[in-house]
Amino acid sequence: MLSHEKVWAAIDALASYNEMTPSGLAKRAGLDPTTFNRSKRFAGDGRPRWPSTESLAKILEATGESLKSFAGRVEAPEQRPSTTLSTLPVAGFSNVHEENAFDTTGRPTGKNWETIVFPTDHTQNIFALEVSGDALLPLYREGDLIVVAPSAAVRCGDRIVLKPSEGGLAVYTLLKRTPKTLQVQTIGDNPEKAALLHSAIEWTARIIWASQ
Amino acid sequence: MLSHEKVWAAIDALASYNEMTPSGLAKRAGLDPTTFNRSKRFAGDGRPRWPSTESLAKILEATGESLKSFAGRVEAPEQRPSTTLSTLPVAGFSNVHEENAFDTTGRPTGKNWETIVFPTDHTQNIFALEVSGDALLPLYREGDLIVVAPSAAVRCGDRIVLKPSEGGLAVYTLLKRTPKTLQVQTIGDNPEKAALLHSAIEWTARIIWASQ
DNA sequence: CGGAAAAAAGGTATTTATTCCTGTTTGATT
DNA sequence: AATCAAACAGGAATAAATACCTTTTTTCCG
Repeated sequence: MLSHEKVWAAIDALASYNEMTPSGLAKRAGLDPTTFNRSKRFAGDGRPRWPSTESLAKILEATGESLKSFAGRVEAPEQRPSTTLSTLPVAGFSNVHEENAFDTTGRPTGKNWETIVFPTDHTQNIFALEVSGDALLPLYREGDLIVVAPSAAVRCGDRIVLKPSEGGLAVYTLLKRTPKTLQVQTIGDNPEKAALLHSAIEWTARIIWASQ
Repeated sequence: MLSHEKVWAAIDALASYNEMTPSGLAKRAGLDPTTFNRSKRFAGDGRPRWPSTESLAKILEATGESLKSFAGRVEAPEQRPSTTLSTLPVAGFSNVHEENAFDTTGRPTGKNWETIVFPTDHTQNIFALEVSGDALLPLYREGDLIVVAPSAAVRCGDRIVLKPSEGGLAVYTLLKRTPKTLQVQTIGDNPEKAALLHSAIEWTARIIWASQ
């Protein structure tokens, strides 16, 4: 049965299972961080306050949990829910400035990485970066996720994430590849061309998907 | 996943299983008989209206159904397993001008659809559209795929695909939802604002991913 | 241990679901 | 075919959940 107490307990369990607080879970789901505050679970007059079904739908979508699995948390909390969908690493652009965010082959490593639900077969070592700031408008807005595949072939015209030997990650459109340089164009208003020496580039990765 | 459409279908199925109408089920649960009226499933401005979690608790208690069982109604009984490397339907924008490319709920149907490999768990009825022409530059280039989720919640600022009652699909950024209109902005160079009457819109779907 | 950030308490404004109401449609019964 | 009750459409009023906001507490990191 579905009771007020059990549904809130299930929300707490879902948050904990995903290594989040109720506040963090609400944010992940696109809700106000205070939506699931314990102090909001009863109204001022003591009446139980229920989370809305739409809020439940949002947290299930945000964590990749099925309703059946969530129902297991409500009705039989001691039983382990089934595993969630596959995930891939994601970090903010600004969080990967540090040298130890990637290993020498460009794979995400270290503590700056979180995970998001994105069904993937894990054979391409893909990862995602979260856009911060407005530099990449109108193509990528703040909060958008860019999914990149280091192993994917890159052709002229593709959009890429590039790690220079010095400095932070950058996003470009690849114009042309010459023996000594990579000719690229910045993304955003007033795009500028640049020629980057291969020797100044640690790795590049092709952007394959962008969230909207 | 828990979607607006599926939760209402599950309520209808629960009523039918118990040899009741939605009105009868609401009464049995101690709710107003008009609570589950079909005319109340969308607000006047077209926004989906969700039954509350407390109402769900009441109908489950009234019929003796567990949440797990109800979850089975929400997520299809013959549900497909969540696998990687699944596919989703894709068609070119110009190929869906014909009236029979979508059914009345906006789901792809007919012979214009192919499939692409795109990891998805198939519970959101998502599909993809392939961009043709340059109208959506610089955001979407010819050949890009836009993945859309009809069941996903749409918030202001989201990019959407919209099917008007007359004419072909269009892509917009949603600015604001008013009781009579959807205020949108075209995507592409020189974006223009427009206010579309809800009555002139068959369905909208949120764009969730775009290929690069 | 101190400082910064996240989480949470709790209040108010806004948005959204239900209740209440009237009228129409539908289905069952005679 | 007529009648009646149930179901439903749809609008307005009311109740309830979320968003927004400020402040306090807790947690984490250097």
